[in-house]
Amino acid sequence: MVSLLDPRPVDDAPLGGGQVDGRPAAAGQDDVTVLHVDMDAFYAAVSLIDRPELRGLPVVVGGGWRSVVLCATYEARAFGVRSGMPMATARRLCPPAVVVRPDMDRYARVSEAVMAVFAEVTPVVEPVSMEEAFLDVSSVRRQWGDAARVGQWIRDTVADEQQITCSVGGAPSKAVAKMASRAAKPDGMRLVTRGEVVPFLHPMPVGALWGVGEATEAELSRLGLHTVAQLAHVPLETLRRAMGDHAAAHLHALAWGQDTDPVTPARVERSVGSSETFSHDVDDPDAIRRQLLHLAERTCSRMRHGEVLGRTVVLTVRFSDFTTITRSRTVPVPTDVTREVHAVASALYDALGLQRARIRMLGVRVQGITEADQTLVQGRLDEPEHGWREAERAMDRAAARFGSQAVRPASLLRPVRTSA
DNA sequence: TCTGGGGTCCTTGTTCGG
DNA sequence: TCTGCCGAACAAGGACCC
Repeated sequence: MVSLLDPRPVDDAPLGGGQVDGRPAAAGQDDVTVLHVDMDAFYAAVSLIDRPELRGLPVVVGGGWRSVVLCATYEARAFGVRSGMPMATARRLCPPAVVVRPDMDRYARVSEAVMAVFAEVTPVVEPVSMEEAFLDVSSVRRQWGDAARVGQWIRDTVADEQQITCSVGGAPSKAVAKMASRAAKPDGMRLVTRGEVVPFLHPMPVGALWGVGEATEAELSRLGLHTVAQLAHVPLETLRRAMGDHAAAHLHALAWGQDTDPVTPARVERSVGSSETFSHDVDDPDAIRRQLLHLAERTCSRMRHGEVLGRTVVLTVRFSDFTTITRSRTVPVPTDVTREVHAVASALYDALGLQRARIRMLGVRVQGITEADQTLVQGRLDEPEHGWREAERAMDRAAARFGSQAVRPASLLRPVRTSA
């Protein structure tokens, strides 16, 4: 048998049916047009590349006591540790866990290399996050063969080049492909042909559907709907009354595996933002103001780097009791200027009229994003000819050359204590 | 158990101009 | 000039995803 790593066109590399879950691949995979590739325990797996002595041990990737689990190895998951769980809980559930600090730069580099593998198969790749992507393989059959063959080549190549494993789901649509990859985890492949979609979906609990979270699952459970089959057979009108037109139609279609959302290679960002939890709740207005400047700076710096402008500034405030509010304001002229975004965020905060409330987390987000080179920005009459935008771009250049700490607003030279 | 940080999308209510 | 209607834009919040 020819190596599965051989990317030769299919005519030159004769290969029998691909193995799927240890079984020969089903015949008639012509309608498996979408693959979903998902790295297994990605952050943990990448962290273990550099620390092979930790292989086989329960490893948790996360920050300090006030943070949550970013990722856990399958050994740690056996103790009940899950992504998103508070670190304190994870430590309690799994005392022998080795805690590893995240290294986002390293993850980004591995992710880039994995995406490059996908791009060898098809130009129609839609990255969902660092660790997963959808691939439209409807037009690569002539060169690559069927979906099983493509999926297996990806799995082998990623394992070979990056020393991490991934799972592949394939189906006629994104939603089902996504659920198929979840069913294949870890380190497996599951292809669902059009004829298999309904038998695949219907025995599952409703919570397994992509887009059904805790709240929706509880709402469906209240209606006596626990499985996808029950959801599929409930009258649409009943669902509409309970969940609203849009959600009802969406869920009903999903329960029958109907999803026409195409694989979209380039997704335009709709908002850019930054938020941070303080290491201890804060009520000092001065510290809050400095943190807002820090968040505005981080947000706008990313916007300038991405060459986008935005119009609506959203302030998020989370109090010590975890209640969270947002306030927003739309400015007349799109901006990427830290000083302007900070001014709006501060004004929104002041308008809350808080009397030394204890704040847990602050966030600054800018939405209404447009590309800078396609947006007419009218200079203000009171703005100097070379205004703040130019000054901040110069700061960006200095930061790129000498490090992000080299040039900062003076008020940020005093440390702001956060959980990071 | 006690809850991060980055996002997207949807719903509902309000305001405003034609 | 006033009223009602409609759609767009805005604002706030919630659910969901990784």
